[in-house]
This record gives sequence, C-alpha cells and structure tokens, in this order.
Amino acid sequence: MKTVQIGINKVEFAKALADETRQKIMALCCCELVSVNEIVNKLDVAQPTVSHHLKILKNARLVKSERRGKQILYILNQKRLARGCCQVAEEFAPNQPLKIIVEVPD
Amino acid sequence: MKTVQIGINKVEFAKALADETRQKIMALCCCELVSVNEIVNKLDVAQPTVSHHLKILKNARLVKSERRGKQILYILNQKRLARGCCQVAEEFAPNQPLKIIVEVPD
DNA sequence: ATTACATATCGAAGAATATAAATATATCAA
DNA sequence: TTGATATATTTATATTCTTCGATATGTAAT
Repeated sequence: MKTVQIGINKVEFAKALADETRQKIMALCCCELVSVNEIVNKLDVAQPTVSHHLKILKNARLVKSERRGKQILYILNQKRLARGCCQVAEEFAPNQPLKIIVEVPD
Repeated sequence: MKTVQIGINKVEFAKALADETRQKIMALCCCELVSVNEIVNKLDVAQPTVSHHLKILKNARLVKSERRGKQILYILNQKRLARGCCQVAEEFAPNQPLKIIVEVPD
C-alpha cells in the first residue's frame, strides 16, 4: 500500500483562500465545471487575473481542470477543501466541544 | 430579540490564517494562555512583530486576551476558529460526501 | 496555412503585508 | 517618584501580492 499525500500545507491552504477574488472564483466553480471566460464574464476582472488566481488554486490543488475543445474547464476540489478545513480545525481547535465527523461511503 | 453577529467574514478569516508566523502563534496559544514574551522567546521574531500579528488575530476575533499584572495573556478562540472552518467548508464544499457534525453539550 | 478564439505567461505598476528599530504606554516594585 | 519590565504603537523598509496590458501558446474551423 502506497501513501500518496499526507496532509495539506496549512499555510498554502489558507493563502489560497485569502483573497476576495479567489473566493468568488471558488464559489463559481464549487459545484460545476466552468470555463475561464465564464468566470471573467461574471466577475469584474481581466482574463489574466483570473488565470493567475486559477493557477494559485491549482497549485494548492483546490481546483481541477480539464480541456474541452478550446476551453479549459475548472471545478473546485470539494474534497480537498473540506479536508483542509478539517485539518485546520483539528490542529488549532482540538478541544472544540465534541465534533464527530463521519464520512459515509457512497 | 437582538441579532449580534451572523457568520464570519470568510476573507478576513482566511487572511488571518494565511501567514506562517501567525499559525505558529496560534499553535502556541491554542490550548493555554500565553504571554507575548513567551511567544517571542519560542519564535524567532521580534516583539513588535508578535504584537502586530496578535493584533491581526484579535481583530479577526481569533484570540482573546486578558491582562495579568504586567503581562497580557493570549489564548486562541477555538470556537471561533472551528466555526470559521465549518463555514468555509459549508460554503464551498456543500456536496462533500456526508459530513455529520455533532456538538454534544457538556 | 490562415484566421479566430480561449487560455496562459510575461512584465510592470501599485497596493498590501511582514518585519524590526525606535519610541510610547502601562504596570509593578522599591 | 524612579526604575524595571511587558506590551503596544509608530515609522521605515523590504517583500509579497494583485492586477492588467502585451504577448505567447494552443485549439478548432475554413
């Protein structure tokens, strides 16, 4: 059994979240595949800016992407986001009342 | 009935977490009251730097403080941290498998 | 091959942030 | 009140980050 990736860099994780524009992008792609242009059109920022933020999210593995024709579609990696949040909470708030997190298989 | 404070500013929350030094400080005061000097001595940063970071954490309500004599003691606000994490997860990862968070009263 | 379209990368400018030295404020002890 | 200690604030500097125009790369259609 190989171990692939243990944990998440909490600083990188938090930095990826720490921007208004990136949070807007995350909201847009949290639940469906969206193209870069769709994001550009819905936000008031230039295309290179969106690409830049997507790169940061990609490096933090918070989004996945796939090409469809000329477009590249992005979607949030919900699992990774949730794990990051849990990891931060467990690290810094270990005594919180009692938090039982159950992941039920499909 | 007065409403006091609904939710947490997710950008401010993430920004407060998005620094290596601040995460070290949070780790140091996550579970006990610590003085500024204790933090300074355990980290390799100057005292004004620590005060600066504590102020940011305080503004985000992620730490509480109280004076004891000449010292000011800080402690992480675990509840607020946990709520921030949950709020981020719920906002951006609403479809995560099945996450049951149960808070059991004392 | 050429053109059009979609996205990425480069480079520069400005804004925000982290850091620390110097100084101010507050508390305690003598 | 003076001196010592602890922390905060001010100020300056260096670094990092965000943004966008210009340009490059990649894909599809003709």
